Amino acid sequence: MDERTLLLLGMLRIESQHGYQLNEFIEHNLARVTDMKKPTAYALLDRLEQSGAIASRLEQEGNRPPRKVYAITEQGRQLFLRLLRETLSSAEPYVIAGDVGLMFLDALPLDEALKLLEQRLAEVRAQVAAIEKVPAHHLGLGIDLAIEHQAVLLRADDAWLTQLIERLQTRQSTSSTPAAPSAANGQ
Amino acid sequence: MDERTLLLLGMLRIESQHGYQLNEFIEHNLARVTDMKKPTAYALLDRLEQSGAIASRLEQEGNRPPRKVYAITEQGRQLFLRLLRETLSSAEPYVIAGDVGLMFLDALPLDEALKLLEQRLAEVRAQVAAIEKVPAHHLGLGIDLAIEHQAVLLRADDAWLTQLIERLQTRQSTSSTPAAPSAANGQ
DNA sequence: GGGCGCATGTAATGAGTTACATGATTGA
DNA sequence: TCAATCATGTAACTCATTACATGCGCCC
Repeated sequence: MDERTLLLLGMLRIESQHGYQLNEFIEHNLARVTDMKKPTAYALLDRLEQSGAIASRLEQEGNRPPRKVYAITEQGRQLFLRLLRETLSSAEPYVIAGDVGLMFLDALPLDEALKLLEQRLAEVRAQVAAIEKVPAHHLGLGIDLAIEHQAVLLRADDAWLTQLIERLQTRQSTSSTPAAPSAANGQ
Repeated sequence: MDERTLLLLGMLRIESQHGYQLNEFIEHNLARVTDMKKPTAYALLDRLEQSGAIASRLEQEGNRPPRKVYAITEQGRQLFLRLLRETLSSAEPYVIAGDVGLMFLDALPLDEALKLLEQRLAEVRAQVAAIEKVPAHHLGLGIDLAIEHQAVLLRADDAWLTQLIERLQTRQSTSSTPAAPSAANGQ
């Protein structure tokens, strides 16, 4: 929740915007950084306004639906800075969804495990490729940094998975037992 | 939720256990792989039993509280395999909590940003160290694999953060403006 | 006798998602 | 005329967490 609040405040700090605008930007440019959905953003904006971190004024252009344009307040800036300092200074231990699967690799015959891991590898590579062809310097801000970070992790994942598949393949040619190597430590 | 179900089924596939036992093992050995809490596990076991994936029998030892020992059923094995194939073959794009902070690095004076990132780096390194001194081959299963994966990602994070701090430091000596480098792509 | 371990949960709460509602405008 | 875009939300639901309840046995 704090992350989402930080994101909204950070975006409003750069420029006053209405909810739709924020949501569009998030959906089109920040899908890799956050997975916040639209109603969540609207609800958060409401709460932030009630707590005084942001303030809204109604705006209307022609006969279009009225917009609620939010501006960050001084109080909001303080909150923003506090949240920013918190997130930057700490490293939440990440829990990777797919890791549970790895634990039970040996429940499948080796050749099937290999086939599945190769599918996973293909997806990881597709994600790397997708990131790499993003034009860079999206806007003045440090989005690039976040994207770069993602790319680094994805490449590490790629390398490890590739190596894991190789390890499993050598085992395939020697014996004919179920999967899971003896975990020769990475590095 | 699927991950948690997969985990419980996978553990029961190896050995019939009661809830307390499962929870203890998760808390002591799998904290890095999952963050499922006890009441969640109990509730999930309930639901799995109702759906027929597992079956329980009551057991009592002396005057201790009675235990509900769960065993996986044939139906549960099928479910387990389906979930396992799903997780192994796909790569969920991960959303890293701390990445939002990176986006707004330039909202802080460079020297403070550096100080905070160094704190983050220290935490990452502490996590790497903690992982590296885990004894390995926990049990017959592929936990080691999941741990190894974590270690690989953490080391990649370490390297990237270290490099980011360096990049920011050279910028510090040259100019005196706020943070955020031009994101020279990480290899 | 006081606290920890064993073993099960329940109740209240919260955060977030999905699916839906509304209603005008613009382009094919 | 039909669909998409603009712009705001609401309602129902799911998932998970936190805090609490219970009660016996064991060890210091």
